[in-house]
Amino acid sequence: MMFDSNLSERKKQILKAIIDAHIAFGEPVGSKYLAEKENISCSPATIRNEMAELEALGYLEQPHTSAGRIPSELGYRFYVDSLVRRYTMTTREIEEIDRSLHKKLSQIDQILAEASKLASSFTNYTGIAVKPKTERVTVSRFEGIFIDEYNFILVMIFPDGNAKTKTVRHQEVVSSAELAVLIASLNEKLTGKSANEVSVSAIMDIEKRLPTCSSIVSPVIKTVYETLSEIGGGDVRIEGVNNLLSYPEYADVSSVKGLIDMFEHKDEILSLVSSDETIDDKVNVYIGKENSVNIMNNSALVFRTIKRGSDVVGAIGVIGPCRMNYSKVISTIDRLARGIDDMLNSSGQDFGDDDNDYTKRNR
Amino acid sequence: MMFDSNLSERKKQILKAIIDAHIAFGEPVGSKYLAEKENISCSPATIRNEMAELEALGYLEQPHTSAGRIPSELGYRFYVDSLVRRYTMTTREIEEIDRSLHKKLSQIDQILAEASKLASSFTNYTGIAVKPKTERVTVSRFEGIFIDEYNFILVMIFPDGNAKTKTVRHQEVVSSAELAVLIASLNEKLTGKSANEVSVSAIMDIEKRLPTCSSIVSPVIKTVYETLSEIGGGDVRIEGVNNLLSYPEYADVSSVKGLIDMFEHKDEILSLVSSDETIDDKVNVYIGKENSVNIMNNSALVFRTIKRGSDVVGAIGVIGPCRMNYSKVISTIDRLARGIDDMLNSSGQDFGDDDNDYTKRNR
DNA sequence: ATTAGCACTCGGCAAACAAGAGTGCTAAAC
DNA sequence: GTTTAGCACTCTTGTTTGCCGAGTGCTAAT
Repeated sequence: MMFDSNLSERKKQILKAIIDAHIAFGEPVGSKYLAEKENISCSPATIRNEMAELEALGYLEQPHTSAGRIPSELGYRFYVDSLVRRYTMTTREIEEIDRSLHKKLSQIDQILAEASKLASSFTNYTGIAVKPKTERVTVSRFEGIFIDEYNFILVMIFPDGNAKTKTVRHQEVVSSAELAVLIASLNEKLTGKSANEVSVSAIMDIEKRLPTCSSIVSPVIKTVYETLSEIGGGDVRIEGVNNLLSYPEYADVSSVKGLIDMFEHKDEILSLVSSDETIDDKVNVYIGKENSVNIMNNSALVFRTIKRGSDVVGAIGVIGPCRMNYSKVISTIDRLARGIDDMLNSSGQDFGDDDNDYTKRNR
Repeated sequence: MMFDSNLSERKKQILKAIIDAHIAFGEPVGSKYLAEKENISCSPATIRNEMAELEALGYLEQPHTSAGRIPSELGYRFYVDSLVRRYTMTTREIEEIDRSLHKKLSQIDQILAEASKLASSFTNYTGIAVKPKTERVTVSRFEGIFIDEYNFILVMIFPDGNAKTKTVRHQEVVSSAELAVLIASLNEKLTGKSANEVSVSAIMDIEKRLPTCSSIVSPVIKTVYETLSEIGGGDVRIEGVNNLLSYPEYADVSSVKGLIDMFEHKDEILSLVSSDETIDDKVNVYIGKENSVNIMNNSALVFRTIKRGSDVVGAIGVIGPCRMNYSKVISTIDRLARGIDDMLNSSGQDFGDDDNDYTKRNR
């Protein structure tokens, strides 16, 4: 990725200055400004020459003849890859992130929901949190709670220790003993099986064991099936879209429309974030049309995956204009994601005592 | 509410024609158009006179001299209250709503989530679904599922038959027998109590019964407490905002911004929908600034509450421009809400058999 | 290789103008 | 007295015109 060999030191300096200025002010930057404000030791004319070459190389572009230059997507890419210096967070910022993370969060879903809010509020862009699709979801144990003859609660416990309940109401009388048989059968036949591994013969077996109320078996199985697919399905949370509206790149309605479309086409973000190109344990940056999915027309996506053990269980990140404060965003997302990683991989959400050992891991 | 006495028949006819035309085309409507296209049997000049009077009465307004007239909020209000004829849905539309409602929906949360999508897609405006705050949430029964010495699952069953689980991980060893004691104690001390009725003495009582692992009691109670507040908390779902962006009233970014603010200020919608002014069993229409909350600047809110028995458990509706097809929207929301009402109040979500008895009730 | 100077280009802005739509008013017709 | 025709008036919208300024590219001098 480090292809800085082509560019002279001065070109790099100028490119960086242009991008910095453009990120700061959002407007095309001209040679005169660079010569005066940024400390570049040569005249506007020289800078112009360099800029022309940078444009020929594809790092810059001109909105029109006589405006300054703005970075191209390739320019941003180069900037992110080799020029951007890691933003050093103030201790206040670090503390704030740590504190926010320390709120009690039990389920992965809640963590993600909260994470997208955090990502949004810390960066002032739009935060996203993703739970990817996982094909193989299985129940590790079933439990049944008898309510009355017409109602019981089916509890499904998953390998990660989380659980999900479904209330089952039925027409037929089911005794407490029959419920126990049903649950035992489910445990015997369905544990460890994913949604599409449930065989018809297994269902028929269970029905045989419940001669008096065999008709409830198939709806129960159906419920299990639905729950498995539900859990396995991906989910995307988007928070703080209104943050983006303050940025001039989203000033016209059509771009806003594209933005709002994200809400309805969460799938695309899902597939993007969980695609093969994504690198774990590292902040990924997609700029503009780089990604295969083209919802992001003028936008960039910065995210990092979240792992429990070696499984990717989610991702958090932000969406914003290409002209984004990459330095700060990357640092923030990195810290947030690592914090969550470590929370998940520590002993769990133990109550009460305020351990913060997740700051110890990695770096 | 029926204050049509003031207005002559012809004025009403003209007012209705203006609003209809404005709803259809979104532009100010002039006297010439009315005389030609709508069948009003008098000349443009006469219509102009009538329009001037309607404006004086506050039902119409002029964006500027020499544009047509547009309805004022009062005009819309009058229209909705007395002029609008109930849109008669085609059998196809009715069937579609019924079919959509008939998908398996178990939890109230899921119903609402789905309902907002339906409301949005049927009306082409933005759908909202609200679960109001309920102060008194209680657990009717606790169950514990033993996983291992350091983990168990706490199941809380609510009076409506739904359940919620929380995985509790702890440092101390808790045996299966101790868990049973804990659960029995919870059932004895906490059932029927709402979040702020949990007394310290009850907690201490429970701790006494578990001499070997008393330290897990308080975190468990905390979990219960949090779950109760979580369930009791309101929730607002908004779906299909991008529908609105096609309408010219949301053409400039500032209005869109107000729209997006709804996402972050769901509380206000919540309080609006669950306010005292809201009438059950009837479609409520708030136009423009009528409501106390002023998030809706140029927008109207149409919704109806959803009841289980005599309790209001939610509301669904749509948000759109004041210039809204009230006729169709009101009918759609009414049918949707009644459908949901009846689903909730029927025998429950019985599996398999495709009863549609909820169409029988009311009307 | 760098820089100063200058002509050139193009977007943005404002003023000027024409067209069109719709009204309000007055006077005539029913 | 109510309705209608006619006309002047107002105000928005779209188009044209011209000008300003910012920034470039090129050439020639350093």
